Amino acid sequence: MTDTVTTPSPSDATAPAHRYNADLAAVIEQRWQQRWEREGTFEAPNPAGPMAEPDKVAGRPKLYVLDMFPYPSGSGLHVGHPLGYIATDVFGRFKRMTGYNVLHALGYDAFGLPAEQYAVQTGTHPRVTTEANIANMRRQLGRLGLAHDPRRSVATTDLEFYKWTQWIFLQVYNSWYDEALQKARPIAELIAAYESGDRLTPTRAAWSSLSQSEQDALVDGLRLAYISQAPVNWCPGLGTVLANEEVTADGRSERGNYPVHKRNLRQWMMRITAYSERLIADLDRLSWPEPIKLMQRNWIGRSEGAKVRFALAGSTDEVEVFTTRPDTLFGATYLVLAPEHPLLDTLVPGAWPAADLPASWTGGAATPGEAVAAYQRLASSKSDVERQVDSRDKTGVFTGAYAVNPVDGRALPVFAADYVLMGYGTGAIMAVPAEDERDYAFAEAFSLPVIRTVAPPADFTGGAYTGVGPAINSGFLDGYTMPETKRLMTEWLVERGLGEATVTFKLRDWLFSRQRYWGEPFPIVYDENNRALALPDHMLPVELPDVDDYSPKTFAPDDFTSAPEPPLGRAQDWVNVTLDLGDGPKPYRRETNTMPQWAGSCWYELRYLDPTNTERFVDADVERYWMGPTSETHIGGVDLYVGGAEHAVLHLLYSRFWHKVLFDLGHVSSGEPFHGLVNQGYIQAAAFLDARGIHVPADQVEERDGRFLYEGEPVTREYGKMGKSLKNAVTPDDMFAEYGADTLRIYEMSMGPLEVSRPWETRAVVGSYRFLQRVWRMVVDEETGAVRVSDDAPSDELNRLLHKTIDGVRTDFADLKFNTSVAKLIELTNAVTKTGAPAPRVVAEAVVLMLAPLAPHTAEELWSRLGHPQTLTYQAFPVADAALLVEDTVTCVVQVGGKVRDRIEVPVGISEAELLDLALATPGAQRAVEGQSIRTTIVRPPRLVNIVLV
RNA sequence: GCGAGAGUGGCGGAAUGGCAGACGCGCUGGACUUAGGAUCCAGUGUCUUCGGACGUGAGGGUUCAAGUCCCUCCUCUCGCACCA
Repeated sequence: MTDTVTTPSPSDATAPAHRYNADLAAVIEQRWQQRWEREGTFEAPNPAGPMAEPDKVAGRPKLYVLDMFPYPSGSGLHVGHPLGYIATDVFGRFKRMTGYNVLHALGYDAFGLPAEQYAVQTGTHPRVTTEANIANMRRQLGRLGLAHDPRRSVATTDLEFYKWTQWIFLQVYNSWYDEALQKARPIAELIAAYESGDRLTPTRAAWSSLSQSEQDALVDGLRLAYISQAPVNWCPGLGTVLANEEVTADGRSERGNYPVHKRNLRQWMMRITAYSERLIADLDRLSWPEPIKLMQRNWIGRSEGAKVRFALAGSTDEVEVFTTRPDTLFGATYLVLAPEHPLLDTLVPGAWPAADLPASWTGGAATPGEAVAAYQRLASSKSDVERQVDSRDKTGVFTGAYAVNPVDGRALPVFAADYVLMGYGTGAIMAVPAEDERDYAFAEAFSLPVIRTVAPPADFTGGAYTGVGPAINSGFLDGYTMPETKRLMTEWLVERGLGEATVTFKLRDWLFSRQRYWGEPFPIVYDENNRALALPDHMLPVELPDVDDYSPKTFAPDDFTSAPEPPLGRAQDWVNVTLDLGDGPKPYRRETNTMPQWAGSCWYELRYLDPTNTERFVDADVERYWMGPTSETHIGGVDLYVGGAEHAVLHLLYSRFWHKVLFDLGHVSSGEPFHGLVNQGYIQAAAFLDARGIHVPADQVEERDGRFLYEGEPVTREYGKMGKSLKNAVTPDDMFAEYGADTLRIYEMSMGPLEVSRPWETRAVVGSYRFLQRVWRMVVDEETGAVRVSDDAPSDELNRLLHKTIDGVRTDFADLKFNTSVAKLIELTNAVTKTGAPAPRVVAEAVVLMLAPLAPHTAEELWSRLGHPQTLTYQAFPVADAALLVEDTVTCVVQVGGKVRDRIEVPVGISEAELLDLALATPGAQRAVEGQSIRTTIVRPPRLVNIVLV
């Protein structure tokens, strides 16, 4: 393709001296960026604190517009990265011109795997590479002229930032979730309740009678941040454990694509599950795209159902199952426990209950104990990938035990099978093959009975029937509908103490520790008894120590016997400390895990508000001003948050959780972090593959007669995300050199709707460039550089178009429809050009002001040349004259049989009868009707007449 | 398999149920030029007997009127994937 960037030809002898080109754009852009910085043009006033400017806050509406902040990666930006930043900038600039106090800033998400991996690759300390990367990104983004408040650009790696990340961690750690009040409360209140007896210990023993470790165990078991020994995602290739959200569906790490295996490890967890109900319910109060809400709902996975307890034959033990279909209890023909279910240790009898059991049930083992143990070994050896591949083939083994169906006393064989997951519900199910496809498949494989309890429709062909229908074979439930049977059966169970209605969630607690160097240290130490202790606030921050060897300890990707080794464990001088935690100086060991990258991004939007505050993470008044609820029904949060959809169940879920904890503890007034959300699309680009299927540099591919050639050889085209791996990246620096930043901004905004992904095409950028050249020429004489607008009033026609454009552009900006706003401005500019006369000043000034959010440097320059010394940042955006939006005459379409046959210019106030007469008389209508009889006419004055023939 | 979204010229894309293709790229022709890969102007859905006919993934339907609403199907993208 001829996407190669060519150098402009400023030395062109014949080009006018004052034409708008890349060189002139560069001069203008630099001039205005320096002036904006010098004058602090985009510094947003706070209502309180060091950035307080009460007189600027008073009487103005506010807008908090936010971008998902970037990782400062080493490879620099391509033109896809700034799409969202430009969009929020245009919106923010527009809102400033309509009187809003706008907060817009950009920081850096600088901890985490990418930064660390880059540092390891280059053999340089992550702090050095991170700072260099941030500097490079600041330079690239700086050239775009984004209207950010530079004072608020924080990085998560700043000591003054992660001090507060650690502080928030301690807030979470020192909290528990009060189920009765449905909110987080300080741990101190829990202990006080135990001490006073207001809250009973599980064993009903007096609090004071418990030992220190018993008290710790009880309290730690309720903390919102806690240490657990549980199966977690261990990734030897990365040398760290990962959260569920960071593992792909085929059991690999999202970063690096290494295999991940479940392993029992001692790790920090966050009790996000406590908030499941509120995280689902409050989605309804957010202005988010429905697909993202749906993804969160699905991820949290709320299911209403019942717990049912089955007695085990010949035992006092019972099996508790969760089911969403208590109505089908009469159809339960067996039970299944997950292979990891603890009851398997006790319920398995010493011998098979019968001699003639099928081999599929026993697995050929001599005793149930052997059979179950063998199956457990098999199941635990399976990786998630294998479990995935085998997902349709049902495997399992009979435990030798029987349970009793409480509704009719039937004996139900109890199986262990890996299609039941320990982590969901109770890790045990009642199997109803007639009404569940998985149970049906298992029943087929193990020759288990099928009892239908829901009458299927006549055309039903067999297998499991999961639809609705009247109950059959169900004793006292027969004939009732499904909702009724669910309710009646649950009531029946509750009356007999056999079960109760319950709600279950798919969401699991959040694995919060990583075996990495480049992250926030935990503000936790361990005493000689290995008791975890939170550091007091005044000991924060716990500074990340400088070490020589910061690389992670990684292993062969499939070496699942390996165990994580945090790099900080090697910094023994740092790990072993003597501290006075209130009872005199004592030796302690520091926690050597670090926090995941998500930690900083869980609250950075709060720090932008008050970045220099040393007393609090954010001043309460400042937070309330920018993010507080604006009405009874408004829950609060950032007004507009723009970023990619890939964070739907990661960052956007974690940050909601932290924010709700802060809200419960009274630290913020907003109940949600992000009230408005828009997902921008990705910029894709053509990539080219040679005969071997290897990507070749896209900028060196030529197009000839519809075929693509690289070094003379044919290559095939595909489309993908822009980037290094597809060798199709186009950098903003190239665009700055060729056209200037304003052209790039206009082009990115005009390509299509913000939410939609679209392919980049370098050769199309010139269209935006030409548009800016035309606007420039409208104000500046290309030959002399003199301003060439006239003081004449615009023609009536032009004036009407101007006001129509103002009206449309305003609406489009407000709705983030930047592509159509650009089109409208081009139309108006072309109309002015077409008159051939100098532009009337009122029109030129309005065009410049409307252009300002999109192409701020060019607009500022023209505004200044038009004689306005002040920046136009706070100049009022043009307002349409409503009187001019109503036209005197309009074009009326004359249809015959729904097809357009003619057009007539008519006054807007024309009557139905008059319009119909005019329409019938048109040549087009005459021709089309021609002797045929008219059945009816539809007249919609003044725009349409439809003549319907018989 | 389940869920969500999308299919409009050569390309990116516009169209409160009421003139399909705004605007841009590309292409064609012209102007200015030593030159054009600069800039400007004009044209550009397909077919046409110049009346018009056809045209928004396919097929039905509702309507005076459908890109838009309803039904069936096809294709693509994204998300989830034994969650009982």
